[in-house]
Amino acid sequence: MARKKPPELLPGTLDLMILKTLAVGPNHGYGIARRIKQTSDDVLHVEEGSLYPALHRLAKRGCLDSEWRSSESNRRAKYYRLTRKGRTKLKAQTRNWAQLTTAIDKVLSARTAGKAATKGWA
Amino acid sequence: MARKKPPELLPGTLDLMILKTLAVGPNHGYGIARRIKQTSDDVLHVEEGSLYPALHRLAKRGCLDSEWRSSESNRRAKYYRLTRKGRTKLKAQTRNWAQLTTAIDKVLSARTAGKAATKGWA
DNA sequence: TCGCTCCCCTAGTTGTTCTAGGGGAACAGT
DNA sequence: ACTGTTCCCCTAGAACAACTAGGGGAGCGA
Repeated sequence: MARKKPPELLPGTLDLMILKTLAVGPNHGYGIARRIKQTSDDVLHVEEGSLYPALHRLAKRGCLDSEWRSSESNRRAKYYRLTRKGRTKLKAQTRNWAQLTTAIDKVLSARTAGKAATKGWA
Repeated sequence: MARKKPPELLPGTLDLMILKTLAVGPNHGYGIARRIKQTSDDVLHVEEGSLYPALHRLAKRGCLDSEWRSSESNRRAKYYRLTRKGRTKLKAQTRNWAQLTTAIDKVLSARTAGKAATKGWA
């Protein structure tokens, strides 16, 4: 039996996670992924194949600055930092997230029909 | 000034919205879209170009049954209904949604550095 | 008859995420 | 000195969901 594991990231939320993580302070890619994993209690797993393209996208759009530095464990690392635009985007995305989840939760909390109601075509 | 409107749907949640809406009772595509819009207080807008492919996907995977009937306004309509598999999937997706949003909210509620901390590369 | 609402559909584009690789350099252990 | 592990970067292509931009048809009210 092949069990399908659920996605470990909600599509469309990666940018928000990255921006928020960088709002805590500058960080490099690997560190961002680790931090997201940590603060989500090991629920969110960011694949490198998603992470780096996302970082490049955000940088290209002017939301991030980057600089090569040496990491705390003495390794070559590219540190990212929020720009003003990035901070603006973070705010917008955060608002949007709240709005959407509220809306979705409304739909999800609608009363469900009893079992009988789904048995026939009524 | 071209104002970019935020997405009116969170990617990856459409299936869940559809399944939940059908748990209330059988319905046709157009009606499903209308109901999602209603119960979300006009925040969620399901485009027909997203809706119908999604319905076909779900039906193909055995989550939905369908039947041509006449709608309440006397029009030809394809009614969909949850199958047992669909109900199972709804439960799983609902759980998954709760888990992911909880995780994301944890990340979002992490303490943010003051403005000074993002000014330099420290 | 005209316009509007209801209702269905799909081809092709776009965008994001993941898979599946590719590196290199530091460090700990043997 | 070598080996394995961790840390750190990257990309091409596949997969897939959502949207754009169309295409219908049929009922209904004016």
